[in-house]
Amino acid sequence: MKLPPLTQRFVLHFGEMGSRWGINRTVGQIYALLYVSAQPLNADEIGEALAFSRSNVSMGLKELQSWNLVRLIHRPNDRREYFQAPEDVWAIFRTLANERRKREVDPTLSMLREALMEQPGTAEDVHAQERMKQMHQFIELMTNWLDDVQKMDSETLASL
Amino acid sequence: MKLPPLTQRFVLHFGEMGSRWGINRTVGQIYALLYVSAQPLNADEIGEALAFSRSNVSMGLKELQSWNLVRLIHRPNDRREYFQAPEDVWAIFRTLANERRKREVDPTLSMLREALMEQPGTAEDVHAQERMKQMHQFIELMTNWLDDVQKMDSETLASL
DNA sequence: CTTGATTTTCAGAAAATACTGAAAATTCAG
DNA sequence: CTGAATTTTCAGTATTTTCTGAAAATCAAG
Repeated sequence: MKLPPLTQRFVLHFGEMGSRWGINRTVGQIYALLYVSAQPLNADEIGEALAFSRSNVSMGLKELQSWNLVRLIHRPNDRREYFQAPEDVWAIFRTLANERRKREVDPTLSMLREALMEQPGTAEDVHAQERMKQMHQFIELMTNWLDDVQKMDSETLASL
Repeated sequence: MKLPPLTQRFVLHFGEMGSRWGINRTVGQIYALLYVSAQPLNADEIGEALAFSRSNVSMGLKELQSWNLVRLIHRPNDRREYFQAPEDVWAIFRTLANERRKREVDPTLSMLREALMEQPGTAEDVHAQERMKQMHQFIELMTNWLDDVQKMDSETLASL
């Protein structure tokens, strides 16, 4: 990895952070690199910069694409694919939030709703259902609120 | 695992979710179980309910304690330790947010601040620093806002 | 088409993480 | 103190996840 020291530290840190948030280190590093990079990068450049095998980069990029986190760019007279991260941090956050919602929050809400439909068998079940109801309400509150916030744009938000 | 089916599903689901958010499956399941349980549970009960070895439960509980997510209870004439999760979902969320802040967000902010102090060596570095500045601002915005929200209590929040 | 450039896939290797049983440590009632 | 009950630690094993190289697939220029 022969990156400027500044970038190097940033990249390593976000790899680390990623892995604490359920995103694999490689993917975190690739994204961090794209985020700070001034130009779009192709897979070989990424692999070289981070010392990952070409196939590892390919998988990481595929993952990032499935999260809608990267934009694909083509250059004239160059068949290779170039990738870049959006400029706007808020946009990145929004994308991430939406994607996690789809993958994790919504299924959780369904599960809870289904559980709440069931006829409780025991006193224990009654209690468990009550807790699930509370959690369901909480998650709905949070997601509704997130929806509202997302309607505002970056400037509006800056004014807290 | 001989739990009521309702609880069983809940527990498995949260084990799964946990592992997508960087919390190990075991820990997620233990917490889910404590969360829906009507009474505090001791380590043996947890181990039996989830079919984990006693030592695995011990480690999971230790982890949960390090996150301040469980309360330790003692019963008269019983030397064993009983554990329970707080009733209030919002309180749980707050604890989790605070702990993650301490462990992940604050170190990230430090790293970014340090990086911003450095003298950029190249044009690339100037750009990278600019992106880091934006990220720093964004994270500060989010955490300040979270601070504000946390000052409100559950009822206030319900009124969005 | 054919060919070379590029990307993707995937089976197996490597690395990281989680889990266990046995032993050690702690706790507390007597 | 002593010793039974309980919890914790930890080295080794098992499992899961990540990463790689080789091969297959895709692509587009000629």
